Amino acid sequence: MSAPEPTPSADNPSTPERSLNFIEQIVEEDLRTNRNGGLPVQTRFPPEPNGYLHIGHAKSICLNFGLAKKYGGKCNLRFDDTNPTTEETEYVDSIQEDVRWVGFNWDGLYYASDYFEQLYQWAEQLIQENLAYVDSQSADEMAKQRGSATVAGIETPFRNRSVEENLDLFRRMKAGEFPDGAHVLRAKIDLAETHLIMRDPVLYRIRHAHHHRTGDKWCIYPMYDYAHGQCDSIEKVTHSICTLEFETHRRLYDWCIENLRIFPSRQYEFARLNLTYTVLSKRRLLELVKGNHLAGWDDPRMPTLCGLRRRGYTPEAIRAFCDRIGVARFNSTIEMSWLEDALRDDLNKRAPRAMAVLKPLKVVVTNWPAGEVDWLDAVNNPEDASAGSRKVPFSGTLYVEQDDFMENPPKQFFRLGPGREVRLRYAYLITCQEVVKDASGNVVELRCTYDPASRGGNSPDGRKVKATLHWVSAEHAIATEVRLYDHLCRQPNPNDVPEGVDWKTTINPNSLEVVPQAMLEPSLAQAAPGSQWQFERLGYFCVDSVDSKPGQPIFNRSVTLRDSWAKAQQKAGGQRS
RNA sequence: UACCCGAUGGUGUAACGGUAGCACAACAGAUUUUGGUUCUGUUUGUCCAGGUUCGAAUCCUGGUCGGGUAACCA
Repeated sequence: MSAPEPTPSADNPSTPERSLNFIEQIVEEDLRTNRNGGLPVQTRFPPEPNGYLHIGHAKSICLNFGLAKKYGGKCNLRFDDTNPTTEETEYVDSIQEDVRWVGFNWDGLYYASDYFEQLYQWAEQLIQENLAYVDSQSADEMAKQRGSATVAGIETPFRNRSVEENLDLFRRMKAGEFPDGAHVLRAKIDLAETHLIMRDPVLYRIRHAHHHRTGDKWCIYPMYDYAHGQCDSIEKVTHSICTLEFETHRRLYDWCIENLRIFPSRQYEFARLNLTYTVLSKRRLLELVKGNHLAGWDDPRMPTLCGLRRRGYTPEAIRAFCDRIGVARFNSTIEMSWLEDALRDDLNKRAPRAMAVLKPLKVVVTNWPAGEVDWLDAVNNPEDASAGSRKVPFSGTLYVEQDDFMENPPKQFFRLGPGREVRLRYAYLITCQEVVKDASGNVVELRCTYDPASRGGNSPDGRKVKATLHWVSAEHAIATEVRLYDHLCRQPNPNDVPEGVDWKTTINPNSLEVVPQAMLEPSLAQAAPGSQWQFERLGYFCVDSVDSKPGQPIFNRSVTLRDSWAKAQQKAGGQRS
């Protein structure tokens, strides 16, 4: 066996050697010792089709598919559809779309329900070997008899039914002779087990429910613990990776495989993703959607993959993020800024730049020749010369950002103020000569002069201006809606609420700010739905793919640019509008 | 409480008995027609107490703290 990972040699010292995470170490060790007898690395991503995928799932997707890719193995997409009452094809479809969007293609597409017949046969086998029995008590009674952490469970009176009786009952369960809850199939293990999970766990329950794939063929359905390991085994999954809460289930996972004497898939657990300022549990996400706290699963504030997609996140950013956070068994919480940074990194390289003014302040250029329009060259992406340039119109009436003017600017403020000169990006240097206010004292217009020698933004005599502002020409601007998003929750940990207080009280009431009339440079009129842009000095924005109309794009702010001025302001205790 | 798992700077993550490293953040500087980007530099860490050892983040014992499990959910 050759070493799986080449060490960087002296001639390519730039190759950074990322250390292996603990699962990669296990895989490499297994490969080295040929633990699976020459079988390729086989993983699987096993979502239950009862909700939408979120960024936490992306971690699992990148791990499972990434492992297969890295070690020349395969990764299946397998729907864990053993509970027909909660599962729907709507979710099956969205999950497939999201996995593809993140950037992976599965080798096999399977459903746990594909294996119902085999699972059933194995159940009969366990009965034959006196390793499973039919219990006929209620769920309540069973719960009582399970005992507790400190008290051993007690056996059900049905525990010692004969193999024949168990088989007969189980077959009649399958045949639909009994109503829901009348009987269950249980593993015969040990009621005194310290692992509560091993106290004769339920393997099958009766559910007269329509299944999204098998229809009405079955009225008994296997439990997760009985189905999952065997499905892995059937698919020759070598490394079955799941989250930490399944750790205690591993005993049962192994028990089933050992007693059925089938291919020994092995389970490994890692810590699920936690992110600050949001929630990542299906239950809570469902709560947000059903309670109409947000616009739906794809609301751009949702941490769902479809929400992030609509927000303007790219698959590249998601993958880079997942790569950066690592995989471990420690229960960690990742700062939301990591996700945002991953997006900035990606979009900085490829998002074309444009100018847009969110909160317009009118600027009249008093010495501009009346009626004239100057079409100026603007670079599309300073990070990418191949992106070329475009023309932007300049005229005597412009808009600049309200935040870029202060009547009494402090020393640290470089932008516009009375008597100050600044550069308008790609255009001219202008100097503020006069401030016009309305009756209540609000600044409503700036009257400025421009320097004709500064065309393109050059300083003709080498004089310095401290600020370069974005702007749009008033007569050419397209006015449209821009949606500014902020954290879903106000506090880093939404779970950190006093006893009895609903976590939903931590929802950020200002997570969405709608700007109804932002002014955009005209080239943006034809921006395609879903396309991503950097509005210079503001952030990355994408065209909303749901609400935009041809010629009338609506923009979502994906993430702001880093803003050291705003940060300094906040630190100084001042608020920024 | 019983069982299981975990604990390394602000946040993550390496080091597998031999110099505590990397990334992001923070801070400082340089560059800059985006207060963006880029570049350079700096600060900050092994949960506690014992033990083994020439040597412990690593091994052992005890403790502390955190998480998980106790559904006819997955």
